[in-house]
Amino acid sequence: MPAPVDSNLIRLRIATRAGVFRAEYSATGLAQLHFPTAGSPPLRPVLGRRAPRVRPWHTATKAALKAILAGRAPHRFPPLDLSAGSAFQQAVWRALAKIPLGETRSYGEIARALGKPKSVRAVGGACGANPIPVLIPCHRVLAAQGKLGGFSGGLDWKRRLLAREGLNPR
DNA sequence: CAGGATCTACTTG
DNA sequence: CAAGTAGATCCTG
Repeated sequence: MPAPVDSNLIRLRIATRAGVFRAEYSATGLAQLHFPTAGSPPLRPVLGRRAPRVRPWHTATKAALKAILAGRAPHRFPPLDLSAGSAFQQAVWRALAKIPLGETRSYGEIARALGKPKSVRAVGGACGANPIPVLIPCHRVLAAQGKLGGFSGGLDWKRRLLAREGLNPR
């Protein structure tokens, strides 16, 4: 499950052709990224003394997000705050971040890369808990035999993101 | 202690 | 070949 709502997070929106994403920043970087939600949720930007520091991060987030949505590899990333996750989850997320655009790995391969070949199911769980989808490309993780597997943001998004990268899993 | 974004091997039709 | 089943195994709340 995602981290509890931290009132100290600065929430900003990102308008894209695919909808309005929501980014949340902690004191150390981007902590969460949310897919566009169905209705029109309250999107009041919370500005504070940390806003000036967040501004360049947000610029980087917007550019990176839009690049990936367009099927291009981002040049720059904002600092990521993964501290909400357990040690295991952070290890998985770091592994996901290494998958190049246009490539995929299976849950089993990720587990092996972590030196814990038997933690396959747990890897799936950690993927589902990824607080920063798209930038941390959990959509590039497929089940064995190239099957699509699951996706918390909805399988449509997973297919869509992969399609932008030139991939069409079963 | 149950359940999951798995995997492999095996059985069936 | 597709689809279903069972067991193994690990992390999380």
